[in-house]
Amino acid sequence: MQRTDFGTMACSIARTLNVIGEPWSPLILRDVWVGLTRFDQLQADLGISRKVLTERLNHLIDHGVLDRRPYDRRPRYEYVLTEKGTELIDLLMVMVGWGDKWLAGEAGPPVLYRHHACGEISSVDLRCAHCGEPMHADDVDVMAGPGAAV
Amino acid sequence: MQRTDFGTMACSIARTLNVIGEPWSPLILRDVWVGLTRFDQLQADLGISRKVLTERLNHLIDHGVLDRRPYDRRPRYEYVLTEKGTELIDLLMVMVGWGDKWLAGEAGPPVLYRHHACGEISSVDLRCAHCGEPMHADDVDVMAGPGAAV
DNA sequence: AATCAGGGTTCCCTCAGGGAACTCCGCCTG
DNA sequence: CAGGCGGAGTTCCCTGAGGGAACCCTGATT
Repeated sequence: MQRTDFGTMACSIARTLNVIGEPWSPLILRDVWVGLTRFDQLQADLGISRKVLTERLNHLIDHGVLDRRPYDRRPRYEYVLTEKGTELIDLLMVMVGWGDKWLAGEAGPPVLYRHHACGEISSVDLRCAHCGEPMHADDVDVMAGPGAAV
Repeated sequence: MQRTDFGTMACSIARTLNVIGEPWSPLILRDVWVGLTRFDQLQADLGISRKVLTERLNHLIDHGVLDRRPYDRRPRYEYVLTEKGTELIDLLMVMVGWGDKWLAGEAGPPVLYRHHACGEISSVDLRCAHCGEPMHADDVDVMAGPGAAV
């Protein structure tokens, strides 16, 4: 956990960081998403310390992003995304889009995504949920909302 | 910086985290985006340690996300988003969408975004860049790409 | 009974974050 | 022109989180 508490700030970015902002958390979600769901799989794939992995998994479970399920009569567990966690994958897909564009270099993107609806290799684009037109940094005005700090 | 180097992993998520994954970095980008562009403004608004703020700003500049510009003949500087940095705001907008939905609670979202194109208070939605249909966690197949690890 | 494998705990060490004080540099004011 | 000011860092110490390796527990399997 970061030393400063982001969860109490009147900012949805800070609050989201309070859930998945710690080092490793997004990578854990990525692995669970693509099917690495067990403790030792995660530990081996990420090279993360077992201690930190335990902490992160518990944190993500506490925040309702992951669910811990037994998959055997022995004490064996797998971690799965909740609905809340599945919607966080949006965030990862946008990170992939940015990383592919700005950081992939000569070799090209390490992973491709094929969209079921059209069958094409594609990437995400941000659209206004209201009118469907593109919605990026310069397309919006920022205004105080009902939950704003006093 | 996280102790483990994410920048060399064959994963655009890890590489993106290597640029903005440290604590505070996304909040610094948010502040710069909404117009808090000076050292003392950032320090006061975030409550971040001056030492860490210096480190973060230099890191973001090194990675081409921010630019440092003098705004006076005295040694005074402001930080502005590069094109690369501006495209990272997409990520923040998705974080806002998720945080507003899952973490805002009774009070409602702390900040609202009005879309220029339609004039409505809105939020972002992820669409396929190819066909324009929704594109979320369950709408894609993940496949190895050209830059995949051997 | 001994072994095995998954899923953690425990321990120690180092280094990053927090906080506060200090520095530097050019303008402004008396 | 000496002293003050304000922005922009830098330095110092202290605490606590991350890394690594070893250890433990539990329910099969042989």
